[in-house]
Amino acid sequence: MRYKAGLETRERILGATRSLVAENGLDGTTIKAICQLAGVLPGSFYNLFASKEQAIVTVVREAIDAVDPDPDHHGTDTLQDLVAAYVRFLEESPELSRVYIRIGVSGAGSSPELTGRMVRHHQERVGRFAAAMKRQSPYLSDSLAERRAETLVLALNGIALHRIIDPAFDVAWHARALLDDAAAVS
Amino acid sequence: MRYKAGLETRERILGATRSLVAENGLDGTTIKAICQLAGVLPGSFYNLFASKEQAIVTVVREAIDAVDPDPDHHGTDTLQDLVAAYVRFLEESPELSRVYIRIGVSGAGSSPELTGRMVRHHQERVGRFAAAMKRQSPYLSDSLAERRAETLVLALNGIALHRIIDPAFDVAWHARALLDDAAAVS
DNA sequence: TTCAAATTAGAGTGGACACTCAAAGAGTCA
DNA sequence: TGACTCTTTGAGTGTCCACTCTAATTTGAA
Repeated sequence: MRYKAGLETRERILGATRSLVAENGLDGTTIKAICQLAGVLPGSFYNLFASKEQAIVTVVREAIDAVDPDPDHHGTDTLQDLVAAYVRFLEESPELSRVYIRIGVSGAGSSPELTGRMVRHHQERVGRFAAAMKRQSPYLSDSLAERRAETLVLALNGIALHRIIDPAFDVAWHARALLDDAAAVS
Repeated sequence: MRYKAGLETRERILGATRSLVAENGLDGTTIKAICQLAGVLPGSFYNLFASKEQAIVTVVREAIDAVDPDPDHHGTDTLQDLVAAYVRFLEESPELSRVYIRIGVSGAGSSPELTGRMVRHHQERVGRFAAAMKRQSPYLSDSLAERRAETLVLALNGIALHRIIDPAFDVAWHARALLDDAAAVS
């Protein structure tokens, strides 16, 4: 793949894959549907991607990376910053965030590649939340901060998940509620 | 279906369906696999169930009902009781709870029958949690209690969801952490 | 302009899927 | 026992899936 046309086609295919995974999930996304939406025939798809899974993995990786768009803040973010960034991601990138929730939160199911990436992502995320917590409450033990951070991250995921069922759901309000609860304790 | 043999076969099929949905999710559960696990041939399956979906809906309904095994407590349960009951369900009925989380929490995906049932279940559940909250904090406004209850229920779902990825995950600890946070605020 | 490489077209393949059906077998009554 | 219904058998059906292949077309560097 070196010509301009190929790169454009690749982007159209990834866009179609993104939409379809966001809408229908992993199993509901077929090559035929991707090709129709991208205006491409199967031959072109397989000229650019080795398999359906490769295209999907690319899109999911994209979504997982997008959750944390500015890793440079590492070490300075507050818990509020982290939660706000997540809410912003959910609200400003609806398609990517649906992909993230469907696959990153609910589980990849089959693909070990995705499962591994997902688990690592979760651990890193919990680590960042825990660090922010410790910065705010230095007397918290490491293990307690870690567990509280994990509770918060998973609760946020649960809230984000509900938006797939109810798109009108007020994610920001509920995220703030969680944050306030956590703050009240520490 | 009136003979004893048919009823037994029906139970074996539902058991197999339950295991497979818990393990592989909706799309990963095939008629062939159900029949093999149940020791039955496709003809027998379709003698007892009109479709694959019917068997799955039966199992999911079962799982949703099992989340709240004692509705007679209505009006007397505390928030602690409700959370404890959920944790007990997750720990004592691992298969059913995996079905519940996979379908009831993560979304039915295709079946409108399941989606409707799921949404109603969620609303009822939030209502019960909100009522318990108001009993504990009578000065809470209805709408605030409702929103806080929904936050709690969804956070619990997020935590339960993580058990599908990590079976060793300590659901009870994290559920308690959420509860303590909520209590600290009210 | 030439030409090899990249891209596209689109019919075709094999396999897995949900589901069907006719006939044989078993259960439950009188 | 006879007769009727329920249950099981297991090969078979059509559909949809991911993926392949060859030939035609387009690209862009020399």
